[in-house]
Amino acid sequence: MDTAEIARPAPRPGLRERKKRRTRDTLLRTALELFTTQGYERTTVDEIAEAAEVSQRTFFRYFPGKEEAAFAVQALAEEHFLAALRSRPPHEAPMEALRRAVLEGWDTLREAVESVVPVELYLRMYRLIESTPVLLAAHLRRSAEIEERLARLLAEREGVDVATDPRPRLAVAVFGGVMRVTERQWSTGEDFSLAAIRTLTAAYLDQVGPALTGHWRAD
Amino acid sequence: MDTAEIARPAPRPGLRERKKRRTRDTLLRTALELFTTQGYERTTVDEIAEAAEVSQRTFFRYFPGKEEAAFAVQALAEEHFLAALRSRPPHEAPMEALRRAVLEGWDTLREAVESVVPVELYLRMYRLIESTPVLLAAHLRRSAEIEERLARLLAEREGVDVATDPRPRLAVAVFGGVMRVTERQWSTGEDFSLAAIRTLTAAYLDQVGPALTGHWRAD
DNA sequence: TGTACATCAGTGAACGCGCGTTCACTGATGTAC
DNA sequence: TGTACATCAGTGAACGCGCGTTCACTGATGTAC
Repeated sequence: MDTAEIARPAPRPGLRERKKRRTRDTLLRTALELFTTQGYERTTVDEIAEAAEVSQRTFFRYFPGKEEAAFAVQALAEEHFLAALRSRPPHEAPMEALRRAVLEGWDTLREAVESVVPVELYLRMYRLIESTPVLLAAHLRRSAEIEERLARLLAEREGVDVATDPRPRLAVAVFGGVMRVTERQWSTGEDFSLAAIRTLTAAYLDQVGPALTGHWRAD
Repeated sequence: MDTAEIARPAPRPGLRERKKRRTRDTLLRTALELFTTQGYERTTVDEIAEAAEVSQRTFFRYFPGKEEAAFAVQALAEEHFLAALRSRPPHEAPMEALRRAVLEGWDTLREAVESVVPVELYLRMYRLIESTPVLLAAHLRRSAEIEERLARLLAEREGVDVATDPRPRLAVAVFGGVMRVTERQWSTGEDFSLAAIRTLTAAYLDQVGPALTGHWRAD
């Protein structure tokens, strides 16, 4: 991403590379269309391959398994958020940097995603993940991996040692917890737009403080 | 549990019921032994059935699938924690009640678990779950379900509406995040005792406040 | 205490299914001269 | 610009595997009288 913008315009990839890219995009779009239309479990790899007009063997050449196809765009979005965090200025405190990075991430996600699939398809897939137990499970495990990376990033920013100081992992776990409440509310709500999830993110990050202190009735 | 202690001593179950109970316990213990010895994925249902000296068909009569067997004792522990939270006095604020309930839960878990399997086996299985991707994923999804129940419990305690007030879910998400950091640290650490995880729980709950505020270097 | 019947845990064997792998092969694209 | 060779994406078909299901059946336990 950075490299593409800063360096000389990348030499146009050869015909072979462009064909590969096209095959992959087709496979991915086809997979997500089928998943979101018929459900993840009711879609077989053979079906995806057939709809994309390649052999089943070719599907496995591009994705190690069915699950990886389901999460390919999520993986793109995750890198997008990580990149956003990396570019936060160091004077921002950890929680502030996380907050700004994620909001900025949502603001610019459309462009990042649309280089591969329509953003609406991504959002539909996101909801499917939330509502399909086996995908939700995989998503949570993947999120745990991202959180580990985030913790290391923050530790580095702050110059503390992630092996001995629990604060980076704790801060990130709290942040991740709020993100998961956000996802869940968004996916079971009525407004499935990108704007809606961005708004919810900001709202919940604001409420986490009050949620932790004292009794709630008083409010 | 409560019923057993308060009501008349439960009439001794018939021979048929006791036999069922024994079959189930044997199946469970055998499954956990095999899982923790050879790994979850490398243990087949047929193998468990054979080691327990029942037919494969019988295994599925007791557990809907392999995964449910892997989590049966976890499920017991989860109910144990929920019961502990339910018995916290109402004057305790939400986060305080969660904290006390989980610590009390660890303190009394041994007895609860040992009615089914040796606690060491439970702890070995717990570590296996943390280190096996497919089990970790399932564990995280199950934790999300527990958190939903915890949120409803807290909302009820505090007399707020979980549908409109995000604080119960946020508080529980923060708490759950800390629990997951705890599990992870415990399972990758050196002391695999129950005491160790209890100590870590208390320590991390104490550190979560400092982790959320300002920069960390100053510390 | 005994008999007749009902219930239900457990059996054994066969099967369907979809994921992911293996193999030897074809033909398009890329590269060197 | 053309030729020879190398690389590598894609093929097709067959297979192994383990989970979970289905079926008709047996025999132990429970219950009613």
